[in-house]
Amino acid sequence: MSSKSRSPRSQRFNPGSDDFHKEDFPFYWLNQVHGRYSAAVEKALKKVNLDIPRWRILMTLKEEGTCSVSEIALHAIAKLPTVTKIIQRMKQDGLVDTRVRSDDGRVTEVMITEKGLDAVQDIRFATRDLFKQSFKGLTEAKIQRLNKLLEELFHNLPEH
Amino acid sequence: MSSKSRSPRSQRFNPGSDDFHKEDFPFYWLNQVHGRYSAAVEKALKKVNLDIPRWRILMTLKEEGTCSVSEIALHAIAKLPTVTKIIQRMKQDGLVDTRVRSDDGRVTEVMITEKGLDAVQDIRFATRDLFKQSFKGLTEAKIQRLNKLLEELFHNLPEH
DNA sequence: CATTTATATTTGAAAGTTCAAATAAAAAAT
DNA sequence: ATTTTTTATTTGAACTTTCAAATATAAATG
Repeated sequence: MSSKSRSPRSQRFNPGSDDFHKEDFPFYWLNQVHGRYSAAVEKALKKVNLDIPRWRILMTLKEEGTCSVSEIALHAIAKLPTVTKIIQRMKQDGLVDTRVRSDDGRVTEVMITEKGLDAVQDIRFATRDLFKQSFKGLTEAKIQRLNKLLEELFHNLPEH
Repeated sequence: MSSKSRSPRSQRFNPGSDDFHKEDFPFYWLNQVHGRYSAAVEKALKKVNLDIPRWRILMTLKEEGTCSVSEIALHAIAKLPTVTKIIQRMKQDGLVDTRVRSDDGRVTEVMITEKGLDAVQDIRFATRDLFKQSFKGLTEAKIQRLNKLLEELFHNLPEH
């Protein structure tokens, strides 16, 4: 009787296992954290008249500079038609501007406006306390370890 | 010159900091993982004619047994009116059933049906490979560490 | 016990997301 | 040089989520 087939290691983190406990399942915690985090950010953004999708797009444009619609979809983790429509709304709100790429008529380039940059500043202010609070008691080493573990998980997941 | 005021420790994980790098920011990775994870689960669920909100509710009911609508909202991280309407749809699909709580006419109790339990089994099957793949190369110690870190972060975030 | 206040949920209208199909430009193949 | 295929985006219809207001029951108060 090989130990391989007879006594499996604890499988409490495996949703298919009989002794599954959600508290031992990383995606349970991932969802919990994501839920609270999103709710908190959403609340902070509402004060500045923004929401999470718009915020993500602003952040993307600020970090990456001018982007095509599909590049935004990739960075901001949203579907293409969704991004198209958010950009249309954001353009109406004056947060971004668009133009057709000069050397390729298919792509729509999106860039952040002055007003968009101002909004980014407002958001920083509105979320400052939240981030400070989030990392309370977490040493930098712990934060790094967390980043590494999440990154590892990320690379295990199918790309798309 | 105190080190406290002069040379602050690295603040690359702080979005307000000048040397902010998104790769050092845990919520960046959290969102990336959550994005891929959701996309993968969504894809698996589509084969069984389900989506993430319905799945979350089925899981909640399976783990917790009969729940009120607001208990579901809490566990499944969704807003109350959203849950009301998802439950209505799920009832139409025969996945759950509802009744008014006998000793309190305000609360709607929701319970999973046989068909709902069958669906849970189907989902297990449909997501089996995904979970296996996700934890590839991650030792149990690492998984536990990740859980602990996420839990710590969770408790730092505002409850609601 | 009538009235106010609190709690649990639902509803209707508005806003947002998604799918599949349509458009439109570029690149490849004939 | 046309035609075909691929790539990038948009659109319209269907569906979902959200907000604020409405409903309905229970608990607390005078």
